[in-house]
Amino acid sequence: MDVKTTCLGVLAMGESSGYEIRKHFEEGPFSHFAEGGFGSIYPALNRLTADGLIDCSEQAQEKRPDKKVYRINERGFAALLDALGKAPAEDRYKSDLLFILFFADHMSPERLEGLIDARIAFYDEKLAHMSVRGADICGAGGAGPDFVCGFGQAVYQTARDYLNDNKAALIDRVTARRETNAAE
Amino acid sequence: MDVKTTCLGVLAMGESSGYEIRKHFEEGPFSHFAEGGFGSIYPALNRLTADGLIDCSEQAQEKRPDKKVYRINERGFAALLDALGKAPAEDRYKSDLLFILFFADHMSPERLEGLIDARIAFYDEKLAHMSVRGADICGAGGAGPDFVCGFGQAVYQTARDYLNDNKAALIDRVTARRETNAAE
DNA sequence: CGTCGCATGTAACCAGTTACATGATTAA
DNA sequence: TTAATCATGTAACTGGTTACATGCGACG
Repeated sequence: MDVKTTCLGVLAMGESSGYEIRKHFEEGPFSHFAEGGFGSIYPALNRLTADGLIDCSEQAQEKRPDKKVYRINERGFAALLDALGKAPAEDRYKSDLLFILFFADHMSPERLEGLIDARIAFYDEKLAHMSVRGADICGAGGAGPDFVCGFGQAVYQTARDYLNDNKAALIDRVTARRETNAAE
Repeated sequence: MDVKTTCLGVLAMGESSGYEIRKHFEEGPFSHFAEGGFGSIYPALNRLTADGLIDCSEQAQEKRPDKKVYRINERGFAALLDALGKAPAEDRYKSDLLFILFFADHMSPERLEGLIDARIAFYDEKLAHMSVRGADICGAGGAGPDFVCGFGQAVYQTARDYLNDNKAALIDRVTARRETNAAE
């Protein structure tokens, strides 16, 4: 799914501006499976407008810059359903942290602890955010959003707990190996 | 982490050819957090060789095409440690399946079931593969590989179970909604 | 006989990232 | 006064994907 389709997806949930779409990508339920910065969202929105899949209305705001509010139309909704009907590409997960942790034996226990603690804190924040927002954003959305949000929550919780439960053992092993090497 | 660094990581585990590196990306423990096809691996390997971070020796094989076996050298190992020392970028997860499932209310129960069942089967395969390989590939590697493989296993198991446990409820809700809509 | 696995590579393409450009308001 | 939030956009870059090119051996 490219940014164009993802934007169509956000707009299918309700009208919004490019700026707001980006917030959906980094905060809302879409953050679990989609991404995109301004540099890809704005051109995508212009393209979708040119293709006649969304409509745009400029809104002047007080004490704020003007904004362009986009709304999906029938053709756009059809295009979204069409994309949804295709076979999904494989999930892709990329993690620098896991790559670094894979080489934990070559790293200081302090760095390992810092890295893992930071990630636990990150997951805690995400989870807290989700339990607060869960009811209004996901719950109101229906079966699909509920299912996806629940999935995200379950996975984040597991990841968080794994890091928390196995941190000490990892650091112990690395520390032990370091002492052995130093004694040689 | 770009493909160059990831290749360096694979080679830090032992010498191998471009072809074998790709297998590590799609099967081994690296598959949980890294990716890359031939089109990016071969140029990366040539680049690393030109930069003097790895050494290459051509090996003629019987009844097989010749292969180029790459070996990381001191400078390469230093470069890897350097990359490992930097602050990791945020994890990125992209999932077409979750995107589609988010719009479950617009899809047929049959399609939902097919999609979810296929993904459960995919996770089952991954998990089976990991429990078999776990001992030799990860266990022999030390604390880091163990930790990372355990993480992958925990997350896959949770994802698999979530899909399995919540599939019926999702389909029921979607079916119910469809019937209500049809009655109107 | 077909196609899968082994094995390496290049060239064109493209999607998305980064950096830049602009500018008002508001909270620390 | 500094940074953050709101708000939109462009241009250059770059990294990686896709498709192509080649070829033998094994298995069914």
